[in-house]
Amino acid sequence: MEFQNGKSIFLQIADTITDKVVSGEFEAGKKIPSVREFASEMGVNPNTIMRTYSELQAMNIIENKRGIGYFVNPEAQQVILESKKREFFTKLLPDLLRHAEVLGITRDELKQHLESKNSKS
Amino acid sequence: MEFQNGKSIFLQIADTITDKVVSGEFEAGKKIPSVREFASEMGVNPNTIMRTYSELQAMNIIENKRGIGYFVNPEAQQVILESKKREFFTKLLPDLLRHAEVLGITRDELKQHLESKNSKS
Amino acid sequence: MEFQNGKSIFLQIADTITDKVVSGEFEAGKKIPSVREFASEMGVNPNTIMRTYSELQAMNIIENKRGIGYFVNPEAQQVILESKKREFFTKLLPDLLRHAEVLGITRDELKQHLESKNSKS
Amino acid sequence: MEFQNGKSIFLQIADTITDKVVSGEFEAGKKIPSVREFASEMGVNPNTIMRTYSELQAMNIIENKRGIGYFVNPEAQQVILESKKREFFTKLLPDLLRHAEVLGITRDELKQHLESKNSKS
DNA sequence: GTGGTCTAGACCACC
DNA sequence: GTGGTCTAGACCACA
Repeated sequence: MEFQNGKSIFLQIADTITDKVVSGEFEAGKKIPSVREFASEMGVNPNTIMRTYSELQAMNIIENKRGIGYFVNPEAQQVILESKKREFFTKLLPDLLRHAEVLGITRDELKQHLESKNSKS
Repeated sequence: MEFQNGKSIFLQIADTITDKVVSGEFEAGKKIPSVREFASEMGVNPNTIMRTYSELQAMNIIENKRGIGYFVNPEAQQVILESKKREFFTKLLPDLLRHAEVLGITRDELKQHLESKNSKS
Repeated sequence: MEFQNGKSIFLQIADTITDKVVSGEFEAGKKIPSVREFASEMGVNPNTIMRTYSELQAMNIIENKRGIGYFVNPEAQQVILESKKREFFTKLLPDLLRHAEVLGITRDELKQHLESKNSKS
Repeated sequence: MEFQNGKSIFLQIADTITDKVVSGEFEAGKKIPSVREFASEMGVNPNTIMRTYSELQAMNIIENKRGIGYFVNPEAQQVILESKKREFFTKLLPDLLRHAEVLGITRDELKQHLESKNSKS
């Protein structure tokens, strides 16, 4: 997998995992790949995956069964969506609006942009 | 000056400078404070300011006159606004829309949000 | 390593690196020495090497993989030769011709000089 | 006057003076502008002109009559041409050829370049 | 006075 | 282990 500079690899991997959980590729209650397996799949040091899993565990998205592996928490989808929505409405969106304001981009211009790309949604 | 961590000091200072240029506090063609002067003003090591100035020079925002100091490039405002707009439309906005899509937030919801905060613009 | 003064150490080191890339000692895609390692090898402060590597990265000659090290960009050789040729034909050569003209050296004299040293090529 | 970065201003001014001497604008034996006068003409600090004049005096191109001013040395033209020719054949030309060789530019290519620009000489 | 470079040494996040 | 940033302090060339 290719990573972008400027954002930690372990966070980028965490994102791909939460995406897989939301999309259903990683199902609630089921085991996710082992640290080593996932590391080789991602072309990354196992320590990095370890860090990712720890982070996700702290967020209640996966849980560890010692000697067996990591499992998707039953409420993982809900947890992820909640935390992401919260971040979206309290950080990303206001941040964007603040930038737009500074640049003199009016909300009408933004709305037009939304409509011009409406074909997808 | 107080700095947030998670972002390099020299970049935060670069931002305050571009802000001053856009706001007109640092006027086009005029000299900005010397490295040492600005360093003491910001409570920071001169090397750090040096780094900031070099970066801004590479972005064509300021230019150096040997032995005299750094001066605001005549087209600095334009350069800054262009680069920020580019970042906005190619990175920030698509990023936001991607997030929204994953979270199942429709463009109509977004538009409503824009209208609800319309009082300011 | 011994350095000449009149030219920054970090630029001299950059030159030795591009030389190694062109000569093939530093192979495309492969890792170059770590900052600390190369610093001690050159008998120089790590910050100085850091500066060199940053400069080379900005010129698309090397690239960074987080936490692992710097690697020679696959097109590094090409990039280096192109930039050097550009400098040659837009700066060095016209400069020389300008000097020659001022000194009253004709192009025929120059051509004779070229032929007299032709044994090597 | 506009100066290029990367070369000291006092050296750039020295070059314009030697050019004027060679071209005859500054005649042998005659007075050249005073430090202050030339400084304001060049839009430069008098110290800088002082440095230039000292340098030129050390090269036997101008000489100082205390309280009166600086005068073009009678043999100035000859001195300048000799020193520039020496520099040309011992430094500039070999330097250029060395670069060309590294870049794989043959002497034949160079000769063609000389001919293509022959219209001027 | 100005910028520019370099060193020594520290601390941090990340792999 | 890797790079990245920052500080403190020094020295230099140049205007």
